Amino acid sequence: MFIRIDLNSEETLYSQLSNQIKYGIAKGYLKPGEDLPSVRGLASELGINLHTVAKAYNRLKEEGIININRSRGVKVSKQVLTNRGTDYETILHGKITKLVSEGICHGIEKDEFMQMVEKIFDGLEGEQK
Amino acid sequence: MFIRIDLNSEETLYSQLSNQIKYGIAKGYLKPGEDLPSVRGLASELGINLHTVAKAYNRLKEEGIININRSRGVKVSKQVLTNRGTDYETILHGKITKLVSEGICHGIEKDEFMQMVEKIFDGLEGEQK
DNA sequence: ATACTGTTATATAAGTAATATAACAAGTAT
DNA sequence: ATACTTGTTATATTACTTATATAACAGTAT
Repeated sequence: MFIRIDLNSEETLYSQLSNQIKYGIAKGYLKPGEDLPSVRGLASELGINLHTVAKAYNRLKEEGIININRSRGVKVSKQVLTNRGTDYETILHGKITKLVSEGICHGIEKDEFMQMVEKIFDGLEGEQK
Repeated sequence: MFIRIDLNSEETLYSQLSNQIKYGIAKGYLKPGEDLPSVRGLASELGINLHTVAKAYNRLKEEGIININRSRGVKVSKQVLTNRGTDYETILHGKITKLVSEGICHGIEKDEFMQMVEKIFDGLEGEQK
């Protein structure tokens, strides 16, 4: 697994986990339909509690990014990367607005921000397939 | 004041507050050097506790966005919009990476994302001066 | 003096995060 | 059939965060 947990981070463990799984999917480390480790498996691999993993998985499920089946386990959604939630644009708009506002407060200019976004996209989107 | 607090939001009150102040600065509602309301004043205007406002203000101070003076009150930093913290790019890079990863998982494409960022920037940056 | 600033100190209530155990229900493997 | 694996549910505990409430303090104005 590519996941690394930082016990000293401000970010909660389950949030680190779900964010890194999103990153893994975007980067292509995890393909649509692919299996994810069991809650117990991943928990023991990372040295954390199974409920913490379960919580991360359930957040991702609510976002439609993974599917959980009581006895078949956890898989990356087959529709991930193509199917978008109905109101995700609104959510994303709010999140970008926050980030751009903060950036402006720190003297980041539009061109710089856009170049950063472009670079990050190129670093991720290439690798999928 | 342009600030609106949502008591039912997932986001904490002090986080809503500091984010909306960042937005206000980016949008030009608040100019560099301008006074912000006193902790008691803003707290009573919003119907929340003065310590909650103080916490939001202190986060913004740690980010270098505002200045707090024990008896002169709170002002928007004069260097805001121009002076950037040393390692802010790194922080921003991480935040954008998270957001782009999530976007990709929801089927958002690069062009769409970039257009969203551009529109948001244009909606904010114009109004300052 | 009075009134205003942010700050500090204390206390309390409610919620969240993370852990630990144990048991359950449904499928798979041998 | 038995054993094992899956996520889920339940209970409990510890620690931390959020938000509130009062009160007092230390400057700085008028």
